[in-house]
Amino acid sequence: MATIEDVARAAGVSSSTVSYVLSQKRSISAPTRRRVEQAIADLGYRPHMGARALASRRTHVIGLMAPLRSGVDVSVIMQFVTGVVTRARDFEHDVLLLTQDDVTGVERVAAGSMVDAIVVMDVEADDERIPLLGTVKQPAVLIGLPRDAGGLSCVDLDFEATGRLAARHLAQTGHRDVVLIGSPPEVMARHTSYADRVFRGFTAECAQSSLTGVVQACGSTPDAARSAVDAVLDQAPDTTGFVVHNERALPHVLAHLRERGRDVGRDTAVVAVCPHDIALSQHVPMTSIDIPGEVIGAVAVEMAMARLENARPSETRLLAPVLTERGSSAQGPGTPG
Amino acid sequence: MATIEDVARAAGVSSSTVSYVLSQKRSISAPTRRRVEQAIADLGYRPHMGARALASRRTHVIGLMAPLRSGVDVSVIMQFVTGVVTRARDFEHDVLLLTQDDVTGVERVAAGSMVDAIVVMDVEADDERIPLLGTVKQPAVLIGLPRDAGGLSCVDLDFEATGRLAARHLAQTGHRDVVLIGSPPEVMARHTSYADRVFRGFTAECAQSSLTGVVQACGSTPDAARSAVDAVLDQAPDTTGFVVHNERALPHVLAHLRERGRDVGRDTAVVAVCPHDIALSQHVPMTSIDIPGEVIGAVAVEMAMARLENARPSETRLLAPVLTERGSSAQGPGTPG
DNA sequence: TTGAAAGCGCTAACAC
DNA sequence: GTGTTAGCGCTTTCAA
Repeated sequence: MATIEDVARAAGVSSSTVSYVLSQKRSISAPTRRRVEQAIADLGYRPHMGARALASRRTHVIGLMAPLRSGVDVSVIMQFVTGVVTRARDFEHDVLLLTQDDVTGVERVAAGSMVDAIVVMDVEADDERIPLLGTVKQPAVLIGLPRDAGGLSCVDLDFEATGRLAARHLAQTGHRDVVLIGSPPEVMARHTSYADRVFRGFTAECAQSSLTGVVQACGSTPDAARSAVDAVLDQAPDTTGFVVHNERALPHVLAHLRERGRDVGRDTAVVAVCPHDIALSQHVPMTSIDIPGEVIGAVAVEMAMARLENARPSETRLLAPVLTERGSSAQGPGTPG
Repeated sequence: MATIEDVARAAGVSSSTVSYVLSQKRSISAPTRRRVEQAIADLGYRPHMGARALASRRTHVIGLMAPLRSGVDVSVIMQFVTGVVTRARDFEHDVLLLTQDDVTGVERVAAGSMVDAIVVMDVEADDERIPLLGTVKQPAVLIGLPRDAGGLSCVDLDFEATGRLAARHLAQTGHRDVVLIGSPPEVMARHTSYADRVFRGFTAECAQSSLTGVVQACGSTPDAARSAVDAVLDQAPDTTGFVVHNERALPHVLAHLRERGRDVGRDTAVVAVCPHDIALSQHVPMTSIDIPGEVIGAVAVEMAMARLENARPSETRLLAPVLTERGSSAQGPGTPG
């Protein structure tokens, strides 16, 4: 492997000149730049990132803590990860992957100066990692909205507005008895931030729009979905509007609604809160509020970079939900036609 | 951040002694060791990984190239990734995530000495990355089985044996007309290695066991699954044995078989080739051949580490498939009962 | 059993 | 506009 000294020698300049050609941190005459670039090309030179990190205190790597096995839907996770990795590359950074259950991971990579910043996915309302993240020297960005961010930056879909928007859509299309089919009971119990927030927005809007709204936790298996739908329909048979915020249960909920004689898109409306592709790959294309995983991941990286470069204060960004009407929502009993 | 010098000073020893306490590369007297360890604890010392990498030429990071958006099923990908990350931690390594479509990624992290080894997922029969991987100084392990590994190590489920095992199971349970519902047409066309190999094993076993076997590509959407099932049933209505090697299509295939009047587990047998959890989360628990993603990922790391430590030659490891009988396979028409 | 010191390859003052 | 040089924090000979 050629070193910066090799390049300098080949170009007949000093190594600092090569360094400055690379970093653009001072002006270089055109001819010198040419010769250096030629030498770099000739030798196939690549800076040694460890040496660079040591000297510059910048690793050009960001840490990403992802929930690799949790009950959270995998395709959503992948979208976040994709967004983070892609945007990181735009900033000439690579991504070091940490798993949620590697508790010492944050400490290790931060104290070991392996990363310039840390992005944390799947943050819960009272996430135990927040105090720790506050102590490390690298800026951290949380994907999610904890009760107390402890001075860290946060980014997420505005799930409360999402819950409200979904309920309002059902209200506006004439439904009066509605339900929110939510996350698995264990996720609900864990007070995962997004589940709580959808819940809050949904119930608030129900109150405001005089809807009869109930909330039903729901596991991800076919049986769990069946039970959830049964529970709702048995206790509130007049329910015509459904909000489903559970990607994995969604197909089973739809299937069981059909089994129970409901015609989704005609006598029953279903609004899904899930990624685009999932909304589109159901039997009936779903009216849905997108969870824009890639965008959120990308924004997280942008926020981390901004903090690195400008030493800007931390901030919280909540992305406004967008509802896209497709086949699955229908006029409810409350309106003509 | 405390440095090794700080620790040395606090312990009243030289920095090399601290280094050796950490690396265990030479014997240290008990009292010295104590004092050093105490100082490390007191100062909360963590070695700077960049400095360590520069001096030792070991980054303690392995690169993982994963297909973040391809048609390959996400949950399978996650399992591989989980296996890699988990096992890497056992070897005190972290994982740098590269995406498939970041073509220059391998070159960048290898030439920049950012990683000690590289694991590549989703390797195709004639993968263009193989020549490149051959030129870098870090050992590479391919997850998959290319036509020509070019001297690189490979690990994968033995998909050919998997195809054979699935067909044999159907043969042994009395089915004579069988079908392999495979990957999406574009995956088939791309000659993704595993798709080809299942195909080969399946057809070979059909020939050997005198089964009438057909192969049907199948997209991942409900409609695609429906069409695939229709195509099979219309052309070969006597088909009673199905092998489904397509996680995303699986639920839709099952649903449509039911719609077409088939009773899976009674008059029709379905053997799935998919991860455990997917086999279990269908309406009918599936007889399946597991794709042991975590294990394969873990083995890939082990192979990479072995090559790093022993400079061992490259090798190929194919994991034997295991078929687990559950509810979805039934006695076929060819046997009594 | 321990220490001194020469790098590892780069960056960023500081000098000209 | 360019060169010199002192580190960055560690590992690993070489010497004792």
